[in-house]
Amino acid sequence: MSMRRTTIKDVAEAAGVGVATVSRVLSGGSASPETRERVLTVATQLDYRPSALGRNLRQRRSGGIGLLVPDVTDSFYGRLADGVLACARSAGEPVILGATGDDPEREAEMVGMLLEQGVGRMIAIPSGSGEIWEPTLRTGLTTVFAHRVPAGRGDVPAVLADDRAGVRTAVDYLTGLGHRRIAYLGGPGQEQRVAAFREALGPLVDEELLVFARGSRDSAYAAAAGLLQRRPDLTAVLAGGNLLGEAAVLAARELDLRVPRDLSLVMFDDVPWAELCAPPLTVIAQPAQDIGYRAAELVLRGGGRRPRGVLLPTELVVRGSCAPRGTSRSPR
Amino acid sequence: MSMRRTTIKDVAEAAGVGVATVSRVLSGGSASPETRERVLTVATQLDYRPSALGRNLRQRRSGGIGLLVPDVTDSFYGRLADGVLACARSAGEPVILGATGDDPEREAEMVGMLLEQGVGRMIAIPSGSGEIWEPTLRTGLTTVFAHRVPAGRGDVPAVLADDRAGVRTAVDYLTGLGHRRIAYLGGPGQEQRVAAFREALGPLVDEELLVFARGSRDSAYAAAAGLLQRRPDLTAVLAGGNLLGEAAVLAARELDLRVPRDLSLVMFDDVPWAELCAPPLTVIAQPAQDIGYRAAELVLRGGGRRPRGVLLPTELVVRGSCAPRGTSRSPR
DNA sequence: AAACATGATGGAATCGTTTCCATGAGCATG
DNA sequence: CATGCTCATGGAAACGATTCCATCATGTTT
Repeated sequence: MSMRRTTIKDVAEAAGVGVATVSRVLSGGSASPETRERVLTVATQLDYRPSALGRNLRQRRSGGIGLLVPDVTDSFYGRLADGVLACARSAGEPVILGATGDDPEREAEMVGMLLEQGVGRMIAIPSGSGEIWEPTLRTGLTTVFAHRVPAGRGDVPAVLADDRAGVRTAVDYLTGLGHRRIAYLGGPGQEQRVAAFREALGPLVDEELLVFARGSRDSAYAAAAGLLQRRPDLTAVLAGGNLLGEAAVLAARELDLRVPRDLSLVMFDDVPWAELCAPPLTVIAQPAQDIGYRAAELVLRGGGRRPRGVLLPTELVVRGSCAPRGTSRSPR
Repeated sequence: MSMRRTTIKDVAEAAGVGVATVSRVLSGGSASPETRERVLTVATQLDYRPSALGRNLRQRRSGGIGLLVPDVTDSFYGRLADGVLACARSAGEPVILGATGDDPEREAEMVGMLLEQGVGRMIAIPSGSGEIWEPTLRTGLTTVFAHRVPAGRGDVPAVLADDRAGVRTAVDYLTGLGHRRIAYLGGPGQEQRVAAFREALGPLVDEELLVFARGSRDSAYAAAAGLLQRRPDLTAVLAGGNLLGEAAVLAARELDLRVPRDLSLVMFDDVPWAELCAPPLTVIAQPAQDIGYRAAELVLRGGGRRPRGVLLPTELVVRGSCAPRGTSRSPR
């Protein structure tokens, strides 16, 4: 019943050559044309597939790519993962996926698992801060960060969207519409964006209008609702991710705030439903798929030191969720 | 610089025992209490992690789970994958992810890759039909299907949502509202649902109102727009997936059909944005995450033959996208 | 013609684990 | 006291590939 896999030895015997020769032929080494031909035909006849297990053990590294994202459920990370998969497929490499939930502890656990698997390359959207990553980066695990970098480390290979420019554009757009009290609704690990927000807003920045949620939907909703209730005077919100944007829309609706009449809203990340929403959401589009693809490229071809990161452009897509500041919101 | 990994041999030497003993202790075999203790302390001191490479090679199977989904970008599959990841994590098993794009060829390619990796278990949302899977199932690759089964095979282990009941409920709901010309907008591999749709609608079924798209957004939109233009007399649509639902909303909007006044819409799969849509979408909720989790459970504990599948309940969530049949739509 | 360079080839070592088997100690039973 | 049984233990053989190295045949140079 359970046929043994055909091994390289079987091929060697059937072709009347040594295993070394088979290996050489199959990995493009030197061999005389006739043996090459013979080995190749025999190999296809026997439907031989080299076992990655054997190879990896010998070369002391598994070819695969580890991919660590906070949450596969989030459309942004889904698209990013899709990009990674596309590139990995074209390179014939398997991708091992792990969800960290933006929890440094789980993240460390997953890294450990990858190490145990002998994975030599990894793409991560880091949640933990710099020190946590320090040991990992020394392990020989070639790592490329995507979407953000560990706090306090700028010198690591990374593929990022140009958050700074995105935030600046959005803020300029809102201030151009007359808004002055603009809130930022952020998620975990968005130091970059917050800094850019502060910078773009300059003297107008109000610390109380910077609020942060953890990764979950509930947390996002709580943060959004809290913000809107606490500060009825704000007239615009910049949501730092599609979960946050969703939460903002929901919270606004719950509080009977009309978008965009009572509240203007810009959301980071363009998702398909942004167009279906009422009103359609103005967003800062990020090339999620490209981020993943480029990160995979980097980590694959990345044997040659090229730590300098990649910065991909963002784009403000104006739809219907922003309006000029009208009469200020009436306190409830 | 590049320190060699600590191997079982190192531990054995440091503890003054043989490698066999270390292996035994670490995998719960028999050993005297004092040696056990000694080995354990030494192992933690040296921060020893057994290499999965060596183990897998020896045992001729890699522990991991292969997961094949049509499209990670689709929220439904994202949630499903999340469920799989959750279960796999609790079992300490890595998950290798592949996107098939609902293309049997790519699917076969990915299966080949998994085999090459020595993966012994896999969860798949199949696109190809039964015969294509025949050889794979014989390979010793323990397979559990999720969300749907290969066409023409009912006898395989699978975790499914109760599509039949879901469709029936939705159709009853629509006919109860007075609708008679109801369309089904389907995706790849939905024979089950179509059959249920036919059955539920009985004599009312109109073959021209059954249209199918391939997996992509574009294809979905084309199918939806085509349907609505071709048959201005239909009053309700059942969309067989969130991509299709999205397309239906978009197409209706483009053709100036008001939902639900001119067109009632029910969508398979509850997604977060269904609530944000204008109007909020009435949906058939499926426990995507559970499907993934249960499938993972099945494929892990699944050594003991238990081919019988699992059927999980669906639920009709009534929101605002359906209305009683009013005056029939006026031809454009 | 002798010496040498070249290139194809196969044997054997290696990677890190598990597992089979033999060994020897300790102890009970005849 | 001899025999047999149980148990902990370590040596060594797998697993399936890659790769070093020695071998041998061929063709080239002096």
